[in-house]
Amino acid sequence: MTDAAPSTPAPANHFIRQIVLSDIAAGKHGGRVATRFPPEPNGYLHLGHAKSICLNFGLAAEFSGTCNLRYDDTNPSREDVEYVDAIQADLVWLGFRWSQLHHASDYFQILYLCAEKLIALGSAFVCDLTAEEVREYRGTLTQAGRNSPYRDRTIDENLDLFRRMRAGEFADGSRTLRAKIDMSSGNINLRDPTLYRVRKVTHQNTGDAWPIYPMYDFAHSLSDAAEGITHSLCTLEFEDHRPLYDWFLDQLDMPAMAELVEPMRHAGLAGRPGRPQQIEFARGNLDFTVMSKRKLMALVTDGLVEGWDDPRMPTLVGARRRGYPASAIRVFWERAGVTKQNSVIEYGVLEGCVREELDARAPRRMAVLDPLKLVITNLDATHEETIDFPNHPKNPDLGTRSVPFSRELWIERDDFLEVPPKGFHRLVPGGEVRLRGIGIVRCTDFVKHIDGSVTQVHCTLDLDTRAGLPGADRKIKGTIHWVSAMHAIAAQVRIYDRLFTVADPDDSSDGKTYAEHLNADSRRVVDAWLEPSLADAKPEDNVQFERLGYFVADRHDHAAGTPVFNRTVTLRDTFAASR
RNA sequence: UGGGGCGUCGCCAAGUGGUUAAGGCACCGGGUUUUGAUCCCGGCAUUCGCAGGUUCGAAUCCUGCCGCCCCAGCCA
Repeated sequence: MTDAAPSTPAPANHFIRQIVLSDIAAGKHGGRVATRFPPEPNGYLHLGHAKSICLNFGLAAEFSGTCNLRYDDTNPSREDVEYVDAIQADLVWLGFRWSQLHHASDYFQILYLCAEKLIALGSAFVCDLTAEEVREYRGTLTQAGRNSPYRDRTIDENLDLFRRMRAGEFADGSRTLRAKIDMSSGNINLRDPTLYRVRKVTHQNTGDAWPIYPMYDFAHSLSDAAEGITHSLCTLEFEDHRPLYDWFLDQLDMPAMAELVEPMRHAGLAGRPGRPQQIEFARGNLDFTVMSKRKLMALVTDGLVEGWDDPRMPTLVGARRRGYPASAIRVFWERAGVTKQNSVIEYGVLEGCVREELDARAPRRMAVLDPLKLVITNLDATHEETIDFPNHPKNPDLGTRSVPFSRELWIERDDFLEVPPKGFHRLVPGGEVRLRGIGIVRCTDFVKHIDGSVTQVHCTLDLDTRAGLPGADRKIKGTIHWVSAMHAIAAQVRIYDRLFTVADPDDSSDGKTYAEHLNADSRRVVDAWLEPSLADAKPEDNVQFERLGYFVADRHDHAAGTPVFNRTVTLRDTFAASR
């Protein structure tokens, strides 16, 4: 099943959309809307990133603007091309196309020139303090910092030193370029923040061209400006950085900036330089999972899951392999909203979106995951017939398929109970139940193993209730699914459940770490029987196994001869929920 | 003891001085149903962190508390 006709949710209104709306009305940025999604290529994208992606690309789409993909690759020691490639694939899968593809590293030259300009302005200086000394000089949250002893170097000396930093004359950590702002500011980001550090490491995009690398604040603000971004959306923890973001734009006024950017513009590297506005929103958190890159990385490297794309992972590749439609993720974030309030959304909301999308388009099939033999004793041993089943109860466009039926069937073990609980609608000794698409059977007998387990159930089929006959309308409270034993195909089915047992895996007040909150039963593999039409399934096909849930043919392991399905999500089950 | 944010139903979230405080999810009833699914109908905040104040009128304005989140990387 592809995502060819994605559900495009109506844009929900939120404060950022209102800002954009009023900016357009005021003619700000010439009425233009330009956003960007700026991941650092140091890990796989997850559901949290998807919120930012939907926001940035969604706004651009709604207002006929642009949204660029820009790798925030200013720290070569943590980045890798593996992630660069994966991020693009995830974006495409999620259903978004970027207007332009950039790297912050594409701007290293212009950033360097901006730094020289800052020095010339007397607004930046080369500092020889060690990292530890810088920390001491910075002061604390409640105490002002002290000026670096190198703060008053002359412009010429700073220029000379910075050029030599760029030339590779100094060792890692020996010098930095710092902005000259205010060591007594209550906002620690303004206490002469570092602009450049020496780092002689091969960069994933620029190789060994640079021995110095710009810091996030400097690079981000100016990259946004160079690219002509109008609304720079980021998460709440950057609120304190906004004054610094703006400081760079104030120092390096746009006309000056434009001269520098012009050549890049002609090279197709930059947009119309302007004055971007940083706007912060709250991250999207989900319960029963973790979303930090560090922890996801640990799950992978510690072998707690089977990789970044393990179907239990909250990564986009994980969700995809689990069978979540990209459209469900888009609808989910639309539904969750965009605010400045830290919040944790119930995982069930996402599952609800997944069910909605899948209910509409997943073909129905029958499969038995925990088989129990049912024999219809009033049918001939050689009895064999095929029955046409609609693929979808409401959408006839999805067509039909034929399902073989015979005397011996597999039914779900828990659809027969010798001593049923109150309200049990399925098969019981002497009771009746409808076999989906066939008719009503009555249990006449059952066989028990010496250990007490039921091994076989005998029934008689009420021939007057076969489909097409008037008796078929007879009301019966239960309907169960089945698979013809002689025709069934064997498959491996992976039953996935939530990865963690507690809503907040990071809450250590019970003395446990997040790793100790892992659900030991989050992955179960069973040998199942499937109706034969499932032999035609292609990897990533979504189907509903009736009464069980939505399943997807595994993207990597499923093949025609060896079917492998992953459980995406169960069906809602009000009976189970009430017990 | 510094700076920056945020507090509306179990979970999200509208609301921008006069609305019966939207909507979604969840939940609870009822109906339809050859998936205990889907679908449909109905219910679900006299109250907006708390306490004062302004006002004819406050979730919306003011004051004071309380609670939660972020910031002291040469990470992003």
